[in-house]
Amino acid sequence: MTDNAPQQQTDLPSAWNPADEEAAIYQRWVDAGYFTADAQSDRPPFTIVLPPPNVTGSLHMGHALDHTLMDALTRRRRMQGYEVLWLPGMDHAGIATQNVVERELANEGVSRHDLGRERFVERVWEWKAEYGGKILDQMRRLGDGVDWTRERFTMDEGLSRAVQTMFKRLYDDGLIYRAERIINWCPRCHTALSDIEVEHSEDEGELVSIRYGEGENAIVVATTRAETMLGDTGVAVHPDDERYAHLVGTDIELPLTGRRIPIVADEHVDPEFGTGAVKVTPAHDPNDFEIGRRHDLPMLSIMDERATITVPGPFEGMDRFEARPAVVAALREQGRIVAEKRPYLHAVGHCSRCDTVIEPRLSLQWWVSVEPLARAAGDAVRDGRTEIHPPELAKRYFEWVDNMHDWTISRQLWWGHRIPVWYGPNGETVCVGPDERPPGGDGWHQDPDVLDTWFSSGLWPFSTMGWPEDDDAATLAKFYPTTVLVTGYDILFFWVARMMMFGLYAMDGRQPFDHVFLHGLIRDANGKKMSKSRGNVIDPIDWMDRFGADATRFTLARAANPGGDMALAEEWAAGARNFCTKLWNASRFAMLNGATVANPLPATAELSEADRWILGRLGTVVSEVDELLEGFQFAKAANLLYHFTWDELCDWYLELAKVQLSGERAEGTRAVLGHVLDAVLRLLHPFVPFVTERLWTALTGGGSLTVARWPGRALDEDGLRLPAADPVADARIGDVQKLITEIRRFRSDQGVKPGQRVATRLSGPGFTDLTGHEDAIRSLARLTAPDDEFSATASIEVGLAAGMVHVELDTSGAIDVAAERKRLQKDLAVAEKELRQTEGKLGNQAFLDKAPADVVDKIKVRRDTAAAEIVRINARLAALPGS
RNA sequence: GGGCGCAUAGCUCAGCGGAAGAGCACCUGCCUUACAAGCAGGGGGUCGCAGGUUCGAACCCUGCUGCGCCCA
Repeated sequence: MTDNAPQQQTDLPSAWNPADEEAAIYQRWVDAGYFTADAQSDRPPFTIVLPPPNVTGSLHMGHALDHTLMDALTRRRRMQGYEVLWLPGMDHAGIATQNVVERELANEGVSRHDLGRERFVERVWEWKAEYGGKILDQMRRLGDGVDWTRERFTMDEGLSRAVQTMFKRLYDDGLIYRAERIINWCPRCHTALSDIEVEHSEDEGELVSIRYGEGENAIVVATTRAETMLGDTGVAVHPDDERYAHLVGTDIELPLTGRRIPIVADEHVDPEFGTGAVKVTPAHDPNDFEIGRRHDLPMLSIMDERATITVPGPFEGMDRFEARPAVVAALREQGRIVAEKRPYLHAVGHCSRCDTVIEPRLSLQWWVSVEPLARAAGDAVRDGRTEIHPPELAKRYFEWVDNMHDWTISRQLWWGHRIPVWYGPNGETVCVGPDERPPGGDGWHQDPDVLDTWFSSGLWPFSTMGWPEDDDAATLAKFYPTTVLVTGYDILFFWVARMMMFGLYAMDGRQPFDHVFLHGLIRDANGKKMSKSRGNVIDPIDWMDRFGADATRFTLARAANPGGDMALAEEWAAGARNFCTKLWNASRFAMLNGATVANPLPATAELSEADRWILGRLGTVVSEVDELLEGFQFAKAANLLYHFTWDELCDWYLELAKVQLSGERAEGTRAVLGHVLDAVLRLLHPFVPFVTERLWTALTGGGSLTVARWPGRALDEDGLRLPAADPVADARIGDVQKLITEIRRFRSDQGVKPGQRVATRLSGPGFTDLTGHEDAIRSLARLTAPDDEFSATASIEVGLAAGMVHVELDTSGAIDVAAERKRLQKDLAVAEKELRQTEGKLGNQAFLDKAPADVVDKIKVRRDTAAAEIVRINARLAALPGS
């Protein structure tokens, strides 16, 4: 080793304490600029835009999963030599943020109206400066390798210009329009909501049947919202329904109001449901709205924005839930209640932000005409420009984009991007672009509403890169389209479809991402959805505190099968923590024993079979992990590494290495040990970046794993030169393992203490073949060589690929015959079952005729082996004392 | 009501045509100088039910039952 060579630091603490080191390691990465993307780079780009978390939010387990996967993807690509951009930021969450600040104001005894719009918006900015973006610090703890120099916020000036530009373009193209329609209204947030901001649940309500009219002309209608009858402007029946044919075209008196309303025939009425007649409230129900339109019925609004009844009379001023029983009581008094079903289970829409029951309401709103946009969004996936993983979920995507309703984008809020439309004194409507002066003068005013937050989030993949300005053209040119979007399948519709529509439209048909990877949802240990009301929420910060960021990440990665939900519990995290500890201790052992990465690996001929075996296995694992990660198979890749590290490297190679280190092969062993460990740390780095960074820099003296080369496929070459799998070494080490395991089993059955050395004579053709491994076998099975006094008290036989091995042991005492008989009988039962199964197959002529020859041969070998085992074991049993 | 998905060890899940697997939990013995956050050994499953296809089915097909999700 020359003076200039990187120095190994062997001063590792005896235990890994994540809390002591993670923050400093992260800061070093950021300071070194490893996460900063260079738009001028010659390297091929790899881009992910972070689904922007809500400015009011904090990191929950769903984010932790999402971020772990994105971090794993970007870290691996960075190591492979890509120019990686992972772009962070937040969205302004119109309703949620406004709610938070309004609550704060309420504590001070004022409303936003007291403050006025301008001052209120200032307050929101002040709130954001003070409390917003907590989640960004939590992302640092998790280790997210995002480019902080490019952090964005949807309300920033640049992104606001993007919003205005997009609005103007869509408006000019006739894809944005204003119309009076039924919308989902939240009476608490006082705003319109789009369909996807409404959550449906099966709620208990009531179904009340009301008789309209008298005698032969009476019609019974049923409703779950009795109070809406005040706004009825018709009754509808199916045109073919003979029960009501004579009434169609007549009118009927609407109880409590004295109004007369027509009876109309409409195809959309289901004659099978209830009485086959429905009340029609066009201003308060989307279906009724359509019926009303077809039959030209009046649209009578009966509630204000707080869902309080506005119809003059006894119900005026009542909340809708107060009015409901009041109206029923009044009807009952008139003897008009024919039936009541209570409780009655039915689907009720709730505001996704505050859970208030949605009130369908007729109102004037701005809309995006989604048909052409949605078609393009569907086509991009249909023709393969954007690939959805796992592919089964593409169906759901199509279902959504192919049946999308127009999108209500105006919100009756103050926090958000204000609609850039001005109205003139003579009914003029002017849409203003970002560099245009709005019309001034008397009577002109801007639309008071703001845009749906998703409108600005939909622009995220390119607005964050400078669109539509030119200054940042290099970023956009280099990093758009983004490579992959990672998100939960639950927001496929919310966000993915919106971005697809806007990206394709704004970027001349270029899709916002080449791949969409959808992961599952986080659940608790019993597979139940985590929710505050269930009280089963696990806080990722708590896990990071107690188990470390790496353990938290590894737990999530190990559970992340594509498209599948994942159950989590503390035990899982503890297991991942244990794995990190194992890795730490194994690395410490290697370094304390002089593992080296500076020297080249000895030539194959110089290596032991154990060396060749572990190197071959490493080569296989590297290519498998590479393949799995290429296909977003995070759980399989993480589990493969877990088992290779623990079961093969630690449980076997390290133990075999101990033997080699005290012999002639010490130098080569150090090189192999260092080499394998180096590669394992690199492979694990995307999942557990902190502990691997600490260990790898100590082992190699290198700068940072963040920018170390990936052991698998890299951009410039095929990756680390790893020996191919070595079948001879595999077979030999496999035999060594089997022999050791069998001896251990015998010892355990015989009650020999693990620490006790047992004098043993090894012989037989199988052993002759393993002579080079005698030291290893004696060491791992705790055996000593027989001396002159040797006198075997027990013996076993172990069948290996290389032949039978006779193991004679001096247990210095009587053997437990019962235990030995039990052991042999168990082996016998296994062999007999095997013989039955194989003979069954081989006795079937159809099997011999039709099964492939290699399968038949394999079965024959198994049959022969089993038959021989039975003979051997029976002989052993017969030879036991007392038989 | 329409559509999709899932039923494999006590729990959570892999496996998806040719010998039933993992993690955790469980039992036994061990502080064997990297590691008790560990080591060694072990027990545990007619792969939801009923048919069918096949030489061969946990795996493919049909039906049933039970759960879950999305949409209306």
